[in-house]
Amino acid sequence: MDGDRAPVMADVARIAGVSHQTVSRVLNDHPNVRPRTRERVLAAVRELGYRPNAAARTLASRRTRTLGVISFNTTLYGPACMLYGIEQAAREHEYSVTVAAVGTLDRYSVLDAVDRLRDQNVAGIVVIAPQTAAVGALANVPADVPLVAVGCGTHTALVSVAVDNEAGAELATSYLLDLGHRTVHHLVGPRSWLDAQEREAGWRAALEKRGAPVPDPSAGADWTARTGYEHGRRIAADPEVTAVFCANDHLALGLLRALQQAGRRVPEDISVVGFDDMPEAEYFGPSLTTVRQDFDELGRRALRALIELVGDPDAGIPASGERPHIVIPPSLVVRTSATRPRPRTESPT
Amino acid sequence: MDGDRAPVMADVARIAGVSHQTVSRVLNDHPNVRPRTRERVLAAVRELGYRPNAAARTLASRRTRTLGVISFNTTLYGPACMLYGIEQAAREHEYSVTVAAVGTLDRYSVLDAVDRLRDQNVAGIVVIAPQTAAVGALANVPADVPLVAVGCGTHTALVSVAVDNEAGAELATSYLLDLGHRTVHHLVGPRSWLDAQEREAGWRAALEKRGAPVPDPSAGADWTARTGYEHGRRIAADPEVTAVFCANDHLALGLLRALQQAGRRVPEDISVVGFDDMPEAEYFGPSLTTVRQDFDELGRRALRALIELVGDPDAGIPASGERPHIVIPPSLVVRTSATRPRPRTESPT
DNA sequence: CTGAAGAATGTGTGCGCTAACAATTCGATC
DNA sequence: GATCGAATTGTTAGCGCACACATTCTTCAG
Repeated sequence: MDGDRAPVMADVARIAGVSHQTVSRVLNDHPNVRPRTRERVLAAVRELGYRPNAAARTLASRRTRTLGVISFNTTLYGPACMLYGIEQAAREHEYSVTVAAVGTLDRYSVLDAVDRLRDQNVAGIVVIAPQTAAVGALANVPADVPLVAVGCGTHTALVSVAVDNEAGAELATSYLLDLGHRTVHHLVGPRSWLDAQEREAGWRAALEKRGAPVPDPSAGADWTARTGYEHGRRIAADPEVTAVFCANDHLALGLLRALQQAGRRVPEDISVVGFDDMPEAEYFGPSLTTVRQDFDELGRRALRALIELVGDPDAGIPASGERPHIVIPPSLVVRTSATRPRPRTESPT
Repeated sequence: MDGDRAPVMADVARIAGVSHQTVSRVLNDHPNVRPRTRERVLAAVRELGYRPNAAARTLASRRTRTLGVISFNTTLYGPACMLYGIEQAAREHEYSVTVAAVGTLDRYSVLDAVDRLRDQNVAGIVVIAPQTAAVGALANVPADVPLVAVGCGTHTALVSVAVDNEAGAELATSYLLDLGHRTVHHLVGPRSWLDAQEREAGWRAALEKRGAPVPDPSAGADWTARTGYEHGRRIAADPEVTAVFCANDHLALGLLRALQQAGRRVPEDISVVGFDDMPEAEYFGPSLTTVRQDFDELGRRALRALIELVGDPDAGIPASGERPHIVIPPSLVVRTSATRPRPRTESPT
């Protein structure tokens, strides 16, 4: 007596008095099953507590209901949120997701992650790939696995979902300009990131559009508060600066701190605007005016795009060679870290 | 001519001039394969770019090399880090991880997540389950799938890995007491979380051990800065308070902000200590003295524990019924948000 | 040189399921 | 009531691999 092995399809079939194929049909929502038969099968399924074997299913059908997510450092707020959004959406569509984190977004790591995921027979992959190198690498992956990039800028050759970084940066910069600042300085994110590049471009565009002088931006090596702090010390020492747009909120936090330590008041002496609207931004000192991007939504949209691709592999590859880009507009969240500049004290010329 | 179907084991076998079984042996590192044969097989594998089919492997062996992670809100810093640590460690052990995020940690959601993962044939599950209800639910899952809980307190019936919350809280509280504060107030985390409960207990123990009065703690509804801020306004209004230990850094951030708005200086008027040491903590205003827990390491350790369980299912279940708990000691990171209390101004009695 | 132990390899089978096709049943039509 | 077509169900083959076992090849003691 083997007894309590997990029930298989044949067991269900026996109990329901049908063939295993009919059971399969019921389970896969095939048409042409008489309602009464369906009922009997479902009853048997319940009675036995039968659960289909995913491996057998994949083996036979050559399809899985699992999706892969490649992510760089899921520890950052943005990626973490997107991952969350993706998982949620996947669940709604009855997909499960397996993640492959990569330490660095270089060509090799990314390709390796793709391989690991393909070994799992994932039906498709979402890449949270904000760096230039990663996007380049992605062009090399065989086309047999649908791929969607998220948060990777809008200029890639892939199906992509991204927030409109340039628009967001323009929003922030124009806001500061409208407040009366002669110009706006910019604390750039790491330039290897598309987001950083695009935000810088948006900032520059906004300045030029208004004929405002374009100061040399200072570029950070990473997105951390530490880096923001280091650059902040320099910025604090420059009396010309009255407004700074930071490429993200962490950078802004570091900047805020440096400014405060240098005795420069925000927003009275210097206005600061960030980017991301992380949950803590509201509680910085002072609360941070920033550009909000809806990471969650980004993740969800990316997943939806992927599912469409999975269902119809050609959807992403129109004859023209162009790929659809979904762009989500960011919005400005006004809080208290930016205000009108003080009237300039006339300096003797 | 089918041509370019992905190569299968039989193809490799043919090229190498051996049987498919020998190929299997080579691929699975079985003993008793002559080195030269192994070489030939590996060469064939390379030549063909052969990649084993995971589904077939699972089906035939009834084992997978994928692990499940159940996590509540991977958006929080802690869970996100642990997830990252887990994924890293899993990769090192050649496991892949699929995640199941749950919106709430109630019994039903957790059990559902377990089911979803079991449907994937995961070899084992790590639960990032910091809430009481979750741990309770976990007791109900069939023992056929190894389970490790992480960051779930140290008092569960499961194999678990956790930071020593009580010790951490004592560390923080004693530090403040040593600084000369008459007592230490506590901003408790949501009480449905084990971590919150344990930190509160540690705080209380430290106070009692020193014979310090134990003020009524204020309990937050969640871990957010917003909540910290709300409680902070009340705390700011209480002139008796000279030191506050917050159950985590986010709460501390909110508190800091409320204090600042109320015109109370930190640390001169009030000392604040947090818990977690999130990356931003150093850049709060002022930089936050806090209890550091190594989430990454927590994740890694959890995974290692799980792998041991997977290898030897009985390892976690000694006859006594006791389960091994791995406890990681936290450490105090001293920065500038806490200092000695000002000499009390003699108030007329 | 023989034989046995053990190393190295091959053969057959089934994991649990889906897909193609075959067979049956059911209705409705003439 | 015979006939045809569609709806419904069953049958037969694998999917690609690992496991149990059978077989062959080595090696070395006697």
